[in-house]
Amino acid sequence: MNKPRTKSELKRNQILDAATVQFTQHGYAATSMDLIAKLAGVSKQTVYSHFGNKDELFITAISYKCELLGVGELLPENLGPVEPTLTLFAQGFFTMITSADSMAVHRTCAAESLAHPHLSRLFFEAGPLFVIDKLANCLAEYHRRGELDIEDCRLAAIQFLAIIKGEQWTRLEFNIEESLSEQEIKHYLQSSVRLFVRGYQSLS
Amino acid sequence: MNKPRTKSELKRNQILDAATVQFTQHGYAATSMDLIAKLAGVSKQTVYSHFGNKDELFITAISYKCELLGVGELLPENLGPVEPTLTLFAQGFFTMITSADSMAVHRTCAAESLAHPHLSRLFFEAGPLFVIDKLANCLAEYHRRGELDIEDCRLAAIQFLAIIKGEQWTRLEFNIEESLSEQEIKHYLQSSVRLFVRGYQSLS
DNA sequence: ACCAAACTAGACCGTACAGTCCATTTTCAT
DNA sequence: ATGAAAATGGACTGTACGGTCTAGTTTGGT
Repeated sequence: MNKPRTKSELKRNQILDAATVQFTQHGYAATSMDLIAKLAGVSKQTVYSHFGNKDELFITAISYKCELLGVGELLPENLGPVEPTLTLFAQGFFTMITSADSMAVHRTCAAESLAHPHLSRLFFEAGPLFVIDKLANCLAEYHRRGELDIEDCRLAAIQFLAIIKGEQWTRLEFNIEESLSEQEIKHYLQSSVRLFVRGYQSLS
Repeated sequence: MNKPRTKSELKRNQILDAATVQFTQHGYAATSMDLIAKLAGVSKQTVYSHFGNKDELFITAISYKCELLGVGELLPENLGPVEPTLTLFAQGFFTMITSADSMAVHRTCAAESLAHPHLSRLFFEAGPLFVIDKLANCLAEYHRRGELDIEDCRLAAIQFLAIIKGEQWTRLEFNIEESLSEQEIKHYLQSSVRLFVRGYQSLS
């Protein structure tokens, strides 16, 4: 959160916070401007003077949240041996995408993708596309070293990330009660890294 | 569509059809009962006498659509050689899950998964879970034949299906304009099957 | 101290929608 | 043919919401 210099900026942040929570928790339609104002401890008019209308507030709030969710430093600068490195990355990536916040934003963006295509694109680029590129670069390095035999690194990155999401993510997406245990997930991730490495190992 | 014996059943079907289209196309909140009645060519009261309220109609409509989307016969009874068989299956599966209908239902169920957990579970079981089991059985057969070396077939099935979804599905989920070409998709699917087979090939 | 900008509370408008009511007409089994 | 069941359409209720307006208060720079 940025330093609010003036009281006005403080209010703005309060509004943004409340809006972010409500929009991601309950979606666009089910969130009312009255409630946001109330939760922000602010008058409705103030909301409208900071953000012209519901749409604008929605887009600002979700964009803001997308920034916060930035994948950041999931991959080390200096890459270690393939399998342990990818396993660690897989665990970090999985934890990130299955976090309550990440799921909430994903859900909201996907739900509004028809009404707010600009927004869903924003999420898509800040999330999936960004991490695909990062991983692709990393795989290219392993290819250069001769540790993996990958023809198309971007494609391989997509495959890797897709496997990692696996079933558990879908369970969360659909809000299914029973989910996998820590153990099962760890086992799944390890097994998936092994599949990937075996599938792309150099046959030298 | 079942045979509508009486005029009443016909109306019921018209309502269900209109509701299904609207709910999957525009979501729960953005669909009004008035519009459904109008599109079904039926009075509002008739809608309410067939389905008690909006929720009930929603659940009935989506459940109905889930049935229609049943994966059905994506895998042949008599399994041929591994790679071509899996490739064919991958193409069929991919075509199915990326169809407009399938995407629309998926989107709606996911969006309403908090408000209608029963519904999203229904979709989850009729869709992902169902096809996971089918594929797992198939993989077990290949394992039995010694053509693949798979320890946990269900886990492997999840991995396979996850890879196949890949990036293109996510693009559709977020309604991203640019999507991959037929060629690129075919290449991706083939490459993914190869990765899977190599990762699980018997080392005999 | 002053004043413009920002904030407040709450009334208010128009609209949309879920759901009900009712008087009339249509359907259909006997 | 008849009568009960189902369908019609349109008026109606109540509520919720997005957004505006207003009159008065607080904030903060000079």
